[in-house]
Amino acid sequence: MDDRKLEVLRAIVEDYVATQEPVGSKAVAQRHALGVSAATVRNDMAYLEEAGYIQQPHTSAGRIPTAKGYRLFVDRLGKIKPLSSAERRAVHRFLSEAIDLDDVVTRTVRLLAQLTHQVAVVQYPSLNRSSVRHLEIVAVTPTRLMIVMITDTGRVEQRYVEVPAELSEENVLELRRLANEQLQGRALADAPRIIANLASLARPELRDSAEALARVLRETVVARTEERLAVAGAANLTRAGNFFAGSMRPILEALEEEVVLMQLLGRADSNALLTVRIGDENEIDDFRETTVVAAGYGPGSVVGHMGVLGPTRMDYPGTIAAVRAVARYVSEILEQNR
Amino acid sequence: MDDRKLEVLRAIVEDYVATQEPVGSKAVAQRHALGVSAATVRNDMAYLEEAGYIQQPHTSAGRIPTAKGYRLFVDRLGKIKPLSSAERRAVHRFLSEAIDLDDVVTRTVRLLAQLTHQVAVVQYPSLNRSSVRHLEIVAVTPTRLMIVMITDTGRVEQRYVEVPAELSEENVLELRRLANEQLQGRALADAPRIIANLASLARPELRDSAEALARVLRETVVARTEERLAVAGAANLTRAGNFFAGSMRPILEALEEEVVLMQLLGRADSNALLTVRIGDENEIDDFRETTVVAAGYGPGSVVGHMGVLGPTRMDYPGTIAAVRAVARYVSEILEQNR
DNA sequence: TTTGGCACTCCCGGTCCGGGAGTGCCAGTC
DNA sequence: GACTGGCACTCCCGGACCGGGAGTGCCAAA
Repeated sequence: MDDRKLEVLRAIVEDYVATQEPVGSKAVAQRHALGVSAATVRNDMAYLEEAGYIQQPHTSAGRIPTAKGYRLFVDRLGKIKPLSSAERRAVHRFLSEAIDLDDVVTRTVRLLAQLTHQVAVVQYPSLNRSSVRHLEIVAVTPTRLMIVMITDTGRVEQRYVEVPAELSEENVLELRRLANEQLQGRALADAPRIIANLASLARPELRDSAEALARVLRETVVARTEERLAVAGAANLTRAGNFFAGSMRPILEALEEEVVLMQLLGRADSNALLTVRIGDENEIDDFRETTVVAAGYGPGSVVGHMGVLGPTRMDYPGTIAAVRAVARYVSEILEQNR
Repeated sequence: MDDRKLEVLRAIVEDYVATQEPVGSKAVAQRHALGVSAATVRNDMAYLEEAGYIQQPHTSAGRIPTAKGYRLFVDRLGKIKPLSSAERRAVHRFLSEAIDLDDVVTRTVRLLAQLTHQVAVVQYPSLNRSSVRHLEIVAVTPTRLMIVMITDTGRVEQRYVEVPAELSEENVLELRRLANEQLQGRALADAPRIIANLASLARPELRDSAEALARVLRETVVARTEERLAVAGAANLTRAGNFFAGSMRPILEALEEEVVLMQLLGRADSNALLTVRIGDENEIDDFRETTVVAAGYGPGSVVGHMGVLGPTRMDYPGTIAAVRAVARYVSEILEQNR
């Protein structure tokens, strides 16, 4: 594969993304000073089509990139264009004004949508990748406790527990001490087995209450494997040429389905800093025309993912730069708050 | 205005909603046993058009209802058709499985979207219509407190406070006692002035801490006038004939704008149990083709609103019944949890 | 007041057609 | 051997045209 052929591919991708229209040999030859004539470009295009990087919507039309073409573009041709320093500053300022984790997530997702002009999705720090910073237990009524768990990522979960017998103030403190002693600083992934023998460590008269407490903790920590997600920028789906009405529906539906979104953002095991999944590389049928750019974030290790979702014909260099930059800033912020 | 003319209007509304197509005199005469001929119906239609209840998309087409026509239909013609008992049971079961307020709201909004096939919006119980059930203050570090406020509607808000000096455990308890003494059971709407002289009631050495506490409470309670909202069913916007791609964009945008949604759900002062705002009755330009059916909910008094949002050509009797029923069930649930 | 009849209007879908953009191929040139 | 200009060909696209159909408004008669 010739250098010039790559240049032709780049020209096609860039022009097509910019204009949303099939691009012909003449346009390529003229606008991208390749120093060759349209006829030569035509030969290269025939080659690229043969190799599966571009295709013709119909005979005697220009060419548009295939998923394979975009893939090559992303891997070898797209030089990521960093955010302007004005953008950087704006991102930084906007995110650093956040007052708590909810606020960080909300701001992040809006920011991503605005920067990329696509639909943005941000996963809250996953519980099973966080550890316990603090566990608070307070009696709301004598037989009803409220448990508040704060994780090292700033996420706060609260639940109620009904305990079988009235608890004195001292006993509540005792339970709290016990639970914190066992759980503080521990990864939530390890929590289940710690919780399992929590009750056995309690004084006999507190056994039943500790048992109830352990049950609720287990529910909160283990059974609650669902992830929380924030979405913004759905209106960007209607941008000119992004999607036609028919193909929008499954995407709008997916945006309300936690399971699908998590699958798109990236399976837990992926360790790559940033992944781009183009068209059918997302193994979901309705997303054959959709690209997902996703990144992990977190203080040190990855605790969650964020990303944007748009038509395969998107501005890859810009989108990738934006997602990467935002993920970094958010990680920094979480780091500071730790 | 003749009885039969009203029947003709009803027929037009019902047929148009069902078929999404302008309805002609012949169809009305045939399908709705009015006992008169098409020519007679034509005369009535001419009258209804003159009076502004229906209109012709173009000469020699059938008629479609105007906003004014829908209004008359809703006010005088639409007999609300109650949910089937199967639906009632399903609603009841689904909602009663909710484990906390978040869950109630999430389930409610999904349920509404599914029952009505429209976009559903549910406002979390408004803070300034709730009262304080309990206020918890715990020291996370010696100079950092976490405040957890639980309202009578089950909503939980938490915030951190940095206090100027280290606080002993007793002092924390003292602050907590003081805050609860003053605020418990009080309406949050009254809270600002109570908070204002909270510090003056504290013992001298706690003044500064109480001051900081008061400041955060004020922020949480007063400045945080934003409302939380949940949205579901955006994909319903793409239903055949609901909206064309062009008119969808402003609606999708509005769904992410708290201010606009609140305006649509109904201003705080409206005391009506259920309101239907048709087309330009919503005073927002982008919603001239949109109807909002909204209801207040709450244990006893209204603490929040919920509603659905769809094209003016919607199934009014069904939608109204669904919104009303769901609002009632949710109110019941909040009542039970109080 | 209602009805049947009738002329009229206008949309809709189909067909036809010419212009334009783009291609593939070929023969010629450097 | 690679590149280029020329040329015939293909196919989309938008506009014009047209006939059928649905619906209307009006009128005269019951």
